[in-house]
Amino acid sequence: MIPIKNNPLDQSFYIQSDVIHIARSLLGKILVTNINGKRTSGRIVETEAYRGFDDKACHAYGNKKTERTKTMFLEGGRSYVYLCYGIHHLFNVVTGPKDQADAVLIRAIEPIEGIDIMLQRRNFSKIKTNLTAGPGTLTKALGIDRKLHNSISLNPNQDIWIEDDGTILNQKIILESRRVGVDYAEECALWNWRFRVKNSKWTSKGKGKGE
DNA sequence: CGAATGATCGGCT
DNA sequence: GCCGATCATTCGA
Repeated sequence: MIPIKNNPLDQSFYIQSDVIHIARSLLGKILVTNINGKRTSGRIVETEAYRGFDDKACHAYGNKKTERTKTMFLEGGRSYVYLCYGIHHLFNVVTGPKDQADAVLIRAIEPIEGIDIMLQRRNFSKIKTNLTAGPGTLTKALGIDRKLHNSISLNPNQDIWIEDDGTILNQKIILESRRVGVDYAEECALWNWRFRVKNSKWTSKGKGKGE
C-alpha cells in the first residue's frame, strides 16, 4: 500500500470565507515547526474561531485595525502570534480573503514528531498530556516566538506550516462549546466557537467557563 | 505619558 | 479553587 504523502495546506484552504468552518476543518491537521533545523509537530485537537466583523472577543472587533491587529486583515494563510498576559505567545491562523479580519486560535495539539525537543523547551523530564495542552504551552513546545513568527506565511519554506495527512475526522466527534477566557465579550461569549476532538486526552482543561 | 487590561499557566492552599 | 507573574497594547489625558 502506498503511504499517503503529507500535503501542506495551500492558500485555497485558508482564504475560505467561513472562519468557523476552517476552525472545524483544522482539527486533525498537523501543525509543524522547523526552527533552527529542529522539526516538531503535532495533530491539532482543539481550536477556537475569532471573527473581526462582529465578534467582541476578537482583537479586531468592529474591523478595528491597529498596529497589532493589522496582520489579521491580510489574506488568509499567515500566522498571527501575540503576547498574552505578558507571558504566553499565542498562535493563530489568519483566514479569509484580504481585509476580512478572522483568525483561528490553535489551543491544543497531540505531539507527533520531535517530542524530545518539545520536552527540552518545556523543561519536562517525561511526557505528560499538558506538554501541549493549551495555547500558551503548545507554542512553547513548538518554539513559536512572536518576535520571529508573527505575520509569516504558513508554508514549508518558513518556520511554521500545517499539513494534511489524509486523516478524515467524523464530524460527530467534534465537541462545540464556549470559548475560554472571553467572558468580557458579552453575548459573543456565549457563541460555541471552541472545537475539540471528543475523547482526546490532549485537549486543554480550559480554565474558567466554556465547558 | 500613565493606567488598565488581558484569547494563560502553574504553584500553592 | 485562588492567585501572582509579567509586559505589549490600547486608550485617554
